[in-house]
Amino acid sequence: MTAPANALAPVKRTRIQAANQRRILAAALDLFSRFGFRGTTIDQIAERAAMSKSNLLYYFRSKDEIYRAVLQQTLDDWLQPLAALDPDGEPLAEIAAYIRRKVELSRTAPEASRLFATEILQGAPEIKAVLAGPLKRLVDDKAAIIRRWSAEGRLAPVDPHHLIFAIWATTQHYADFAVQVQAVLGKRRNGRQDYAAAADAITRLLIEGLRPRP
Amino acid sequence: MTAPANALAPVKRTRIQAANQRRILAAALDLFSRFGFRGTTIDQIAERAAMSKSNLLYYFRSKDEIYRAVLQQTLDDWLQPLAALDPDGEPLAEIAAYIRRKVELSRTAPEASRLFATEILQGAPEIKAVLAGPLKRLVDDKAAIIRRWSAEGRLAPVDPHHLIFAIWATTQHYADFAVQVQAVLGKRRNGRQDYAAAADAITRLLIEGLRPRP
Amino acid sequence: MTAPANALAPVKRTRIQAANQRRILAAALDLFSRFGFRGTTIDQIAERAAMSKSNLLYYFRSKDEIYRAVLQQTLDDWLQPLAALDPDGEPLAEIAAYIRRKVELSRTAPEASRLFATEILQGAPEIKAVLAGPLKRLVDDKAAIIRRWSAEGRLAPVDPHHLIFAIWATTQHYADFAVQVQAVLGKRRNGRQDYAAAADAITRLLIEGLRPRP
Amino acid sequence: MTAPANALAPVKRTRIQAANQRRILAAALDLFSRFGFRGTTIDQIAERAAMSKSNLLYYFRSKDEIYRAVLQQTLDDWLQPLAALDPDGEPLAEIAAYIRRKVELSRTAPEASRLFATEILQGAPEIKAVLAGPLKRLVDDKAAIIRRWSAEGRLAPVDPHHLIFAIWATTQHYADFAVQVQAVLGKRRNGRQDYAAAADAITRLLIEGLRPRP
DNA sequence: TATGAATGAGCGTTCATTCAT
DNA sequence: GATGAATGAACGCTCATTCAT
Repeated sequence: MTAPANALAPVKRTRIQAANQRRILAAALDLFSRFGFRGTTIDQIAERAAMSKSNLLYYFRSKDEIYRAVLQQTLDDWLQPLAALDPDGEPLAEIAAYIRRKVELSRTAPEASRLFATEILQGAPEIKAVLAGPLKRLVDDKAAIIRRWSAEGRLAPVDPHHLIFAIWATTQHYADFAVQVQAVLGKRRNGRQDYAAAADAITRLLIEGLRPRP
Repeated sequence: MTAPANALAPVKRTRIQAANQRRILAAALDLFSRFGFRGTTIDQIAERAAMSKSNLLYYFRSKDEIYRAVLQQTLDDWLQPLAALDPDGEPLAEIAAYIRRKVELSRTAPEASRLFATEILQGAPEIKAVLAGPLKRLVDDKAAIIRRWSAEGRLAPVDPHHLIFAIWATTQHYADFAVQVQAVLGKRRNGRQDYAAAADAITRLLIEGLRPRP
Repeated sequence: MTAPANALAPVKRTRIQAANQRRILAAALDLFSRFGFRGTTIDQIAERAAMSKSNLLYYFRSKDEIYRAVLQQTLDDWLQPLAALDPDGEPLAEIAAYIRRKVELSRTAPEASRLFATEILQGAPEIKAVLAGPLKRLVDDKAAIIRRWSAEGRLAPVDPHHLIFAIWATTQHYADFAVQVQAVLGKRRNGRQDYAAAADAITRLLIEGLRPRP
Repeated sequence: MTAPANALAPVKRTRIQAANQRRILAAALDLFSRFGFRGTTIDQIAERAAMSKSNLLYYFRSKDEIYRAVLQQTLDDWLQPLAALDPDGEPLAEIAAYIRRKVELSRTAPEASRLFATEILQGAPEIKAVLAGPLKRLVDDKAAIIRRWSAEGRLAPVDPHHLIFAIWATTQHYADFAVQVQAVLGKRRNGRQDYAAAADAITRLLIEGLRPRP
């Protein structure tokens, strides 16, 4: 056996291999994010990636391996908006920009959001370590910044962790619960301006509670 | 068919039937809310309800029927907090109370929250009609109240639908994404005071953005 | 256990018992003749007999027992037409009358015909003994009569067994293969005159081959 | 689905596929013809075809698909004898030859006969369309020929449809009701000469009724 | 690289039957 | 006499995975 598969660090040898892996992961992301792990079959992924099931299993030894690879691949996108929070920026502007980035991500990459939502809802069996490790460190890091901003009087006093949770929740809501949002708003699908309105509303709601008081 | 099963209108005839149906629905809620419809097997439900699979299927004719019964049974709890928003109350106090009720529900009935979260994440195949019907009507109704409050100058101008989404998102977050919250906060589990802190933070954040400005 | 069930010799104790047994057997005949043994469920029989499955199983201990009782009950009707062949009658008239009786039975009791057809097609697991015993004796008996008629010059020489088979086949065809007959004739269902035409055609076809030649 | 299965148009790609499909269909014909659709299990077919149930389902997606494939495959054999009736031949000789072909088929392919018998007995759920379509057209076609023969005085006046039914019934009887024939004749099994005797008797019986009269 | 062939475990469901009342 | 409750075996089918080429 000389299979190339090592999903968590996908060594892309040839052009074909790289392309196939990309197609598999794209198909898998789409399906896993819509139907969950159990609700998705290898056959479906293979069909959507336009290759035979056997060939797919040549690249990834198991369904689980595909799933982990998809999670891994999506993780960076998911963490980036928070990571970009600039400690040297203007607090309110920084937070507003963070909200904007998150809403934008919900619009352009809702599958990623749903993938993690599903994973976490089910107890995060695969990424609990990531949550307690890298994610916690990142959040703690940014929380310290926010706390400093409050201490400096540039931000109203606020529990930074709960603030971050609030931003996550409100922004990801438009990706994870899209069908509910659409149903309640009476729309077929949410367009670009709907997300703009959402970003606007969220920002206005949260920013007032953060504005430093005299 | 001699089976008594008719879950959506659970006419509980005998003691035994009532007890068994309750046990089944409790077990099913627990499992469906964690693993979703596809991720849960009848065997698991039966085992958790401490009865044979055959006996379970004597009470509910199919997995789908159990699922719908669980959804149905949970729906009222889920809608109640918003329904209780009093049009004659003091706006800010009403909204703060609504937030408190929702956080409380996340604490006491996280499975219900996760059940709907999972269902909606996967496209709400079973309750799309409820979302577009009863739920939309309820939300539209309450949105009108909020809009009136704004018009009367008792509340800052705000898009009422997005406000409701924000409240849903922030409060349900503590049920749906509990493991993430715990991981980031570095806790084993969230206690009563954690939820109190959450309610506090959410209220403070949102209420400022809603306070009528001179 | 004091169940009354003894299907092969159904002792009818009370009025209710007799009526229930009759209803069960009627329902079972209808269903077994249409869907076969495997294709019929106890639930269906019970529903059609308008009683609970449990109650049905109070009268007949098993599905098999019902089946045997139905066969037993139908057997006499099935054998009667041949038994009525009169050795002292006029040969051609006797045979014509036999054909008429069989066609009439196909019209009025097609279920019985189909029930035996199905049973025999599947190798007659339940009534092989009847075929090789009582039926064979009856046929041999009547065959001797026919053979005598031929010897006396009152009937063309003919193999009496094959003659009897031919009569069975042609007459029962209209019960057993009714849907095919209807499809080929382009009719929804066969009426009384269709059976009359069939009896006529069969008689004419066979009788000429039986008419004694000078 | 990567499966090759498409039984109704069995494109036999590889050697292995062709061989396996043949084995499956042979096993299925044997079992379906004896026990009907409901009375046959996939497990039985698989065992008789000497392969695992899973592998069988790799070639045919469902039990129904196997059944339809078997019917389809058998249909031509079943229709051929009548189709071969030559409008330009000598009427009595043609009909005698038709009888001979049908009896021969009952001898060499009794499973095919029983398969259709079972299917039709149970209401022809799968092939009703064939009966009302292709079969009806074929029969009507040949009936017209027979009617012409009668009109030309080369055949006694006879209802051609009922004549065809009579031939079907008498000849197929020896396949469909073989166990009864054997039981009544007191034989273990029917040999070649038994079928010859049957063909002889049937021909003699019917042909006299068809001989044109002066 | 890629595919076809094969398998075993498991899933949702049906159904005959048993048990208790 | 009659019913409700319960069960185990089996059935059709799905699906992840392995093997051979």
